[in-house]
Amino acid sequence: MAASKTKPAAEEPNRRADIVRAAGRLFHEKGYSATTIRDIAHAVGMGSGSPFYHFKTKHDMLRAVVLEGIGAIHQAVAKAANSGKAPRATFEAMLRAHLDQLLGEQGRDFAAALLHESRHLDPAEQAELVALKDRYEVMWQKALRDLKGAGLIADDSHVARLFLLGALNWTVQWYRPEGPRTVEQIARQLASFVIGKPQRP
Amino acid sequence: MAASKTKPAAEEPNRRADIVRAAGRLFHEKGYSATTIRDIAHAVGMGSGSPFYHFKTKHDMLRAVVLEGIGAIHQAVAKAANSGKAPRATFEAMLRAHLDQLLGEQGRDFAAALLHESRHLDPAEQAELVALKDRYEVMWQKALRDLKGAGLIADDSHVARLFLLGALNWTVQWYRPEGPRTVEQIARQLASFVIGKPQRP
DNA sequence: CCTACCGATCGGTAGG
DNA sequence: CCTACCGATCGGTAGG
Repeated sequence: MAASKTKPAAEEPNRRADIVRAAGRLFHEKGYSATTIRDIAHAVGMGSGSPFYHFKTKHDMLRAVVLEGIGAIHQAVAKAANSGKAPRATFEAMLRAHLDQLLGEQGRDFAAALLHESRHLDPAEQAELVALKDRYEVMWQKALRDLKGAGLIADDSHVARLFLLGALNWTVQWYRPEGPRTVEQIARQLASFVIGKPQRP
Repeated sequence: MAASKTKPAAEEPNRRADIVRAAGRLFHEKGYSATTIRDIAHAVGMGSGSPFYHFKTKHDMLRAVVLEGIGAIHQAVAKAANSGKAPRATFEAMLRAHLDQLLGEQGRDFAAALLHESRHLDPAEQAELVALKDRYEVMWQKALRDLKGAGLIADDSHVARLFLLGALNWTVQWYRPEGPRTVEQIARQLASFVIGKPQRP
């Protein structure tokens, strides 16, 4: 019981994780349907049939990618949400955390697959995902309520949250790492867009 | 020359347009890669090889769908932009026009394919599309500049426009026709979100 | 995890 | 615009 299947020794290569990473990148680049098992297999140096040793179907690979995506985003934003700072600083930290996952090298493939390929999951898996997304959005609900309580925004309604998450998630479409703006700057500008200029200028 | 190929008599069915419409719907529902020529052919009551009488490749069908999408949106928003109303009313009318195309029955399949499937175009076609999108965004640039000139918003920067278009385009992900909000209401709420409460409350 | 392979299906073409 | 078909490729399996 010392080294169970769920916690392999750190030095042994985790081929399953390699597959998930490669699948995430390819699903992001070419889309789920246009990515073949052979693409994924060759990306990790396997023969064409070998990924099925780790996953029963291509579908299961998508599921793993998508769950990795929502999990990473949730974790990063939760940490920012619980930092104990004032409402505006907390909000900005949450924006930064979400954008880091969406646009940063670590998470962007998983995040993009989550946002754009999850519709290829079957209904049961979709439902599972919706539940996780709802849990995630609760954190934003609280953040907006706190901003309103501090008099920084006028509207913390459901639709306001959808507009905010839209502006946030749409960055995937136009952000370029080599572009003029850093993730940090985008987070600050979005905070200003939603709240208005910083207090006492 | 009375009835040329580019302007067929109104009563003769336009099979090409039928194909574009069916392709748009299927690309929206299943994605470009997961949609087969046979799907499209059968949706318009043709045999499996017959769409190739109208289009050289599947790729060309996507191009037609995407161009139809950007064309319809541009036309609708341009009309609102040139209505000669005051800045805030013009802005709201533009929001409504954009959302009508994105969420209404007429345009939503084309719009969704434009937003989510155009990456399957090849580089030359992508460039063509980028030019059309740039032309489109100029209208929003002007609208935001006018709002700022009227003192209704503080920020009309490039990134502010991207946030706005993000909130706008993301509606595709959550809007449901049978839901509690009309397109009209969403347009008004987004205007308030960007501008703040209507002047003199 | 590899090699060899299966049945199904794909985009596209030929010949009317 | 249809029918019949082509070569290529797909997800997945068997048997090591």
